[in-house]
Parts: sequence; structure tokens; C-alpha cells
Amino acid sequence: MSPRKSAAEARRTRERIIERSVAMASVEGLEGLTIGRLAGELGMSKSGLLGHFGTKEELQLAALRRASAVFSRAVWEPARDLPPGLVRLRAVCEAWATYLDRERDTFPGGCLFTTSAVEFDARGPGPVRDAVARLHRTWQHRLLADIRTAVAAGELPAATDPEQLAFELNGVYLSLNHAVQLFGDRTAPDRTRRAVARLLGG
Amino acid sequence: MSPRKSAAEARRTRERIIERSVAMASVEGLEGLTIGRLAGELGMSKSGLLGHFGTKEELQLAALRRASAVFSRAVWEPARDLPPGLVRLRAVCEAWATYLDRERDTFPGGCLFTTSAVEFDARGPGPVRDAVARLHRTWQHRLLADIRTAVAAGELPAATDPEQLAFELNGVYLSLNHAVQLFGDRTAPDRTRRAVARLLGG
DNA sequence: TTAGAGTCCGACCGATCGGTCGCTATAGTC
DNA sequence: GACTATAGCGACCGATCGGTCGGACTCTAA
Repeated sequence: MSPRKSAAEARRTRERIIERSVAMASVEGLEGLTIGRLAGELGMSKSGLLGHFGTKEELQLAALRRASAVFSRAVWEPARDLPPGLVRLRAVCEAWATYLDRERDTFPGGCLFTTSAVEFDARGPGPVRDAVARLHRTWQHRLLADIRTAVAAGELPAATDPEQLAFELNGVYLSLNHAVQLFGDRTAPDRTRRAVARLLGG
Repeated sequence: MSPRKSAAEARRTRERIIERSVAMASVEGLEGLTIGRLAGELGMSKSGLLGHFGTKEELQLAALRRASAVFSRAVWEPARDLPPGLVRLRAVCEAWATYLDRERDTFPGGCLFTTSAVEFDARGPGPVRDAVARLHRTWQHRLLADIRTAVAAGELPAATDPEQLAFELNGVYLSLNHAVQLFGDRTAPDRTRRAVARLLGG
């Protein structure tokens, strides 16, 4: 029935698939993705859809990469050119809070980058779990770098343990996600900002 | 083949099913539970298994209740008779950290009480999501009660915002779960204790 | 202009999903 | 000792799962 599309249209199709996958996975989880439902919602056949990825696992990886890219674009990239150290760290933290509070269109079920960590943390090793762990480790290193710079520059107390600070910062955002998603708590973003201010020196 | 068992044996069977469900769900998620696999691992038929619960949803609820009970028994009950306020709060927090660090036998995939919150926070309302939210709200209220008592007794600074403190405490334990499950980070329990000490006044 | 590459579909596959039904055999009750 | 309630089984249900295959079709490169 509907024949081959141009390479550009094919790219757009792939794009649509990934976007819808991210949205679906943010609600149902990466394992909750199903080719059939996805194809149905996109008005295309299962085989046509799967042709773009080969296997469900590749589709999951594509959705995960996209989720990570969306996170990065919203939280990291706007701050990239700021001076490393406390200034950039503060900007990143503010963007992070705003992001978790507002990113409802691409992630109707909340940040997939965050939830995929919990979904796969218990599973045996595999491409998806490995990718989840790698992405989170990368993000953690990014935070750590600015923390260390800030400590070295005297912007944070010399006694600061960078890994401890990163650990606690991460917890604040996990708590934000928890409060927003499970309870719809609209005070959580402000609580997050207060907690961060205390951690980084208000 | 195998006929009816005594009421006592039936209760033990039900118990085995729930235990195995909790273990499986801690890895695969409550939605990842499947009657077929469960029955296979327990060496019984699907229909025999389902007879104890009626529907998969009831099985999920039973597993969730059990996970909550295990959590409560490990974290809350040992501290129950301590004096309300900071003393009991500290005991609870210590037990909580130990629990997330060690409870590997009943929860091979990490605390189900914790992960079910992330799994269901994005899903539409329903008995399971409602139960998850209710259990977490109850736990939060329990923490809040001791925090308020501690503030009233002057054991915590008068300026303390109890909900803010509960929010941050929760984040510390979410971060602990994250670090232990995703990275196998063995330093996380100590980081947790340090963070809690700072929050509650070391 | 023609050959190849590649997109998408429809039909189909075996496996598994949650769940139902009729049955057997025993435990508990009178 | 007869009756009943019920634990558990095996066969089966329609739906859906991830995935394969061959063909129809068109874009693109030669």
C-alpha cells in the first residue's frame, strides 16, 4: 500500500518512532514498550517500524539515547559555556530542577533518563543496562568535575568531599522526581532549590 | 495429580507464592511478574497458583503489601518503642540504611517498596498505583511525626521545616538505593550515614 | 535508463500472556 | 461415614508478544 519514502522522509519516520517510544517508555518503562502498540499509535505496521531498528532492544537503546540527549540539552548544554566551578554548577542545578518540574511534553511519565535507572538497576548485565549505567556515570562525572573545580578554587569549603556532595545532590533530584511524579507535589521544586542552596552554600 | 492440601498447607503455599513474587518483582518490576514463570519456578500449575489470588492484580497487591511489611519490620518496628523524636528518628534512619544495604535475600533486585514507587508513579490511577502512593504517604507521615516531635522538643533547630527535612531525608535514601543497585557502590551506606548525620545534627 | 538499495506492508510464525473451566481428590464438618 | 468445601491440575481460550519473510514500490546512483 504505502511504498517506499525518500531518505528524508524515512529519517522523519524514524524520528517519529523514537519520539513516541520515549513518551511511551516514560510511562510504561523501557520494557513496557511494545512494537505492536507503538505501530498502532503511529499508524504503521509492526514490520515497517521494526525495520528501522531490527530488534526491540535496539529500539530501547535508541529511546534511551534520546532521553539522555533531551536531558543533556535541557540541563547541561545551556550551562556549557559558563565558567567551570560553582557558577556552572549552580546553573546546572537550577536547570535540572526546572527540567524535572516542566518536561511534561516529551516525557508524559517523567524523565526517562531517571526512571530507566531504577527499572534496569536490578537486571542482569546487557546492552540496555550497560547503557543506562554508562550514561548515569557520565552525568555523575560531569557533576564531580565542577564540584572539584569549585573546591580547588575555594568556592566550596576545602573540607568538601566531592563524591559525597554529588551523592547528596543526586538524592535531592531523585526526591524531586519522587514527589512530583507520585504525589504531584508542586512545592517540591522549591524544596529542591532550597536543598541545593544549602548544599552549595546559599 | 496432586490433590487438595490441608488448610495449613494451603496457607504455606500461598506464602511461598508471595515470597517468590516479591523476589521476582524486585528484579522485573510488579508489571514484569508473570503467572506462567512464577508457576514454573514454584513447580505448580498456573491455575493452581492463580486460584489463590484470582487475578494478577491481586497478586501484585499481595506482593506489594508484603514488601511494605518487610520494610516496616526491618526499619520501623525495631524502633517503635524508643522515645518519639530525635532518638527514634536516628534509630529509624540507621535501620533504613542497613536495610537498603543488606536486604538481598528477600529482595534480590533491591527494595520493592522503593522501586514500585518509580514503576507506578507515571501510570494512571488504579488499585496498585493507589496502594503504592498510600504506603509511601504513610511512611512519610511516620517520618514527619518524629521530626515534628523533635522540633517541638528542641532536639532540632526551631527553624527546621519538617517537610523540607523529610524531603531531603527521602532523597538520601533514594540516592543510596541508586548507588547500591546501579553501581554496586559499597561506600554508599556510609555516605548515607554521613548525610543523615548532617541533616539531623551529627 | 536502468539496476540496486531501501522503506514499508501484510501475512504469518511459535511462544507466551492473563485467565477460564471441568475435574479429582482429600480435609474438614456434621 | 456421608457431605461439602476447596486446593490444585491439565486442557484450553483469545489476545498479544517479538520477530521473519516476500513482495510492492520508489527513490537514488550509475
